[in-house]
Amino acid sequence: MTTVRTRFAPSPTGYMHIGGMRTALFNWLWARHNNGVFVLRVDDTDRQRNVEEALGPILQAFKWLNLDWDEGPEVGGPHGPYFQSERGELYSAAVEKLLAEGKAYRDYDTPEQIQADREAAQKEKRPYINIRRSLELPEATLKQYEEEGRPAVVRFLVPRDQKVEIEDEIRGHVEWDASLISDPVIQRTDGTPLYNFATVVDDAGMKITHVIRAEEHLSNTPTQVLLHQALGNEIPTFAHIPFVTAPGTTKKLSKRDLSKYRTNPNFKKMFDRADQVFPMIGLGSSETLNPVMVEYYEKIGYLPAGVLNSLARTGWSLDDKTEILSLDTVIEHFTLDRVVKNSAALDPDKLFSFQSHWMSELSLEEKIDGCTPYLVNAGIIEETAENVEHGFIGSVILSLGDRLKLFSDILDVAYFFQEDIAYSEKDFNKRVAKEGVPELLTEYSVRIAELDEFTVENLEETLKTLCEEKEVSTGLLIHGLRIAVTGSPVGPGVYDCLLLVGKDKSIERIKAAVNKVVT
RNA sequence: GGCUCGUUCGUCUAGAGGCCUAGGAUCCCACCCUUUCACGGUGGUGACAUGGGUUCAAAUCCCAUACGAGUCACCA
Repeated sequence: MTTVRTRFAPSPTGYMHIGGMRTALFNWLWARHNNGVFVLRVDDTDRQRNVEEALGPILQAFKWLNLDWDEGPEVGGPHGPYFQSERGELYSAAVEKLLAEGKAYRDYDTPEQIQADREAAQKEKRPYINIRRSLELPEATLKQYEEEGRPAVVRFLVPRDQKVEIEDEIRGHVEWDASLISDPVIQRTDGTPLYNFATVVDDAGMKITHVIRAEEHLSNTPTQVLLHQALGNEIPTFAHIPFVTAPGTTKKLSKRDLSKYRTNPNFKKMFDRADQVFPMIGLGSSETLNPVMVEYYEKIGYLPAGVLNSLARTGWSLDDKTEILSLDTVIEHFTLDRVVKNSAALDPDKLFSFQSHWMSELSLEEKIDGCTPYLVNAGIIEETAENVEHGFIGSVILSLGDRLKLFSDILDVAYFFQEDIAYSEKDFNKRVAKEGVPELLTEYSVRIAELDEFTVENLEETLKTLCEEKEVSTGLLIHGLRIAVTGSPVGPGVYDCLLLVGKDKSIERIKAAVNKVVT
């Protein structure tokens, strides 16, 4: 049996698209499931300046998600180079071969002429197919043109008398009429290859057995099949997976529609969170990192397991009930026949729910390691104070329990780490600046000051006794106390909060809150 | 417009002729737990695009229609 070889061929755009990541994942999964090889190839055929810089975030996305590649940038391999910009000779050789065999031809038509042809076709409402004028030129003229180096593109001569058929692993039988296909340009005037051609040469050269790519490439397939045939290549198996759409829409998720996503109710929370968190840790805002980019999820504190689980489940399922999937489980069960045919929307809610689950699986140590950088980068704790803070951060995380969904959520309880707290005005007025509450708070602070042991049990006991004596509901004090000590209406249990803030500081904050009411 | 693909709860999906008065998850709602929030528990709303066939029987097969989408470059 031949080894399964899959590939993902990103072009260096400076960021990794979350939808593209899903395509990459499926390729990776299929390779791993079959103990095959996953190849990363860089599609930098056109004018990229800083390939290195633009490729960085893409490789980083793979590294973050722990999707390793067997051949490609940084690791090399036997079928390199893995940058298309370095494979020029291979493409030229393939072009020469087709030219020599009469399967391709030099086309001397100018872009203006082509454009005119196209417009004419449109005007007459007939499908456009390129006119093979250069093929009609007399031999002598052709020779002359070639000798004088007249600019020409090379077109592949489509055999228009046949059908092209494939058995797509996901879509099944698909066929096209080759008579409707224009002769594709395979080499530009400047000698560089075009995508459709480079892909074919590279897939064959890299011995790719399964071309798993998004459905939008389906219409490129007949041309590529024809090209493979002309080159005498073995034709790879195709699997066109549905593309990922924007939440709540049926349109392909695209960076171009970002401004629309901002107001998309399904997406809004993600943008809002970005605008809240990124400025604090010096990473800009949702303008610089947004949910279309994989980097967004990394930097806002998602877990690879959460993102991976979500990606694997959009367009693929294991059975009728399993939702929580580790990467290993997915590798074990991943098959192409369980990929759905219709496009699937990225679902932020579901992603978030997977994230919650995987976060809850983490050990305390892992959570501390994940959260600490946020506190440091936001300037809330000193990086040097690591040892001292470490245990305290752990206590905070412990008190947070399941409330911690993203690592960046630790920033929501900055009041445990900072001297000054910011009151939520609305809640302060509602729960502290209320008849009888300031007096209660003052009395409570006096009593806890006398406590020998500052523990949850004692704090609770004290509070209940006080409320009983004053004949008020415990809720009255509890709510006011929470706001007074943390400034926020939500968070860990109120006694935990008291403990974490500490005896002295708690009393101090209660006093400050009461004063604020009086003045 | 041509070509191609697709259409099951709001969303992600299960479903390969009888197991389907359509299952799970998520979201949402209610209740319980908790005098916060979150977790957890219980329950609820909610879908086979439409029309024709084929068949004893169709979400499942066939055909049409509608709708949606992708693609039609010297982009990738």
